[in-house]
Amino acid sequence: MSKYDSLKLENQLCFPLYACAKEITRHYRPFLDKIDLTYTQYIVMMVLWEENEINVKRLGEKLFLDSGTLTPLLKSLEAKGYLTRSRSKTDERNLDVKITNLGMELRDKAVDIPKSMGSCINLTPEEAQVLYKVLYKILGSINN
Amino acid sequence: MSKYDSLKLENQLCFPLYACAKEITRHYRPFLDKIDLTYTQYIVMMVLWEENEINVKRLGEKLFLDSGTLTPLLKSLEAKGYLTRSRSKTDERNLDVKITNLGMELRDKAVDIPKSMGSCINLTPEEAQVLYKVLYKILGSINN
DNA sequence: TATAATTAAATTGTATTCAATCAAAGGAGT
DNA sequence: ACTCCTTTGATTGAATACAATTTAATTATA
Repeated sequence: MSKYDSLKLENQLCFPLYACAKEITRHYRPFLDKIDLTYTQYIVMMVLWEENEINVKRLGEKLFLDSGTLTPLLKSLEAKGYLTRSRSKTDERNLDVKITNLGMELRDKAVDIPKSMGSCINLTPEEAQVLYKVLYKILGSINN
Repeated sequence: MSKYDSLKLENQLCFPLYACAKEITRHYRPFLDKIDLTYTQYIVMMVLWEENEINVKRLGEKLFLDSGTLTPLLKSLEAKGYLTRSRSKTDERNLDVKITNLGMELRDKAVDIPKSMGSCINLTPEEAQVLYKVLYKILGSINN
């Protein structure tokens, strides 16, 4: 019972969150290596598999990433042939990112990854649901 | 209902975990700037405030960080005068990290940070507890 | 219309992260 | 002592992250 108790690692929520995120993305690596993607590249491709086309600003809002992270990453995915980058016709400030056929084909190679990862994390459906809900509550409330 | 549903961002647990961890550590920054620490430096100091002395291997196990991250970070904290680094007398492979008086004094400046951060995240005590429990369950099960 | 303000990406700089490799130290068995 | 193996940090390299600044395009306003 000291005034420093709140500074103990075990009394913090932030630390297990930080450690968990790192450990899980680290466990993605062997699976993602097989399709030559990093985790960040993978979540960008997930957006494109759903949307086909999106500009950098909206992509950044979806993924909580800024242009400093996305610009080089998108160039690298463009170099791999998975997407194209072009200025919007209607507003040249915007950069449109479009998935290519090659990028679309990658989805078939990625489709088993979520299940493989799920088996690494042994949560009950209830635990998974509660975790999901609380995380999105935090994401919703922390934003400003 | 497509076979690609599992690849949707909204159906993933990993993504909100990743985004949440990033957003929260980003919100630590203004508070940590005041005491000239980064988040990673902060969690290292939290360990030292509790333990006074620890070697790099054990520190890495506690924080889920390896020497590639810790070595330059510890050198930087040493340069700030918050800790000392010295080879163990009994086993020269080990590097002992010891907190200094200056490092100990920093704790008083950090003591209000957890409360400030807590007010940024509006979770009920029950939600916080469930989150805590599930995160440590994941950390315990994913390790090998 | 000319200027100011805003917006979107790109760039720059600092600090992580982690895999892979290296070097030094210690230990086991001969 | 000598050799093999393991352990511990340090180093290197690639990829994030994000703050701060810059540049170009667009919009708002006098």
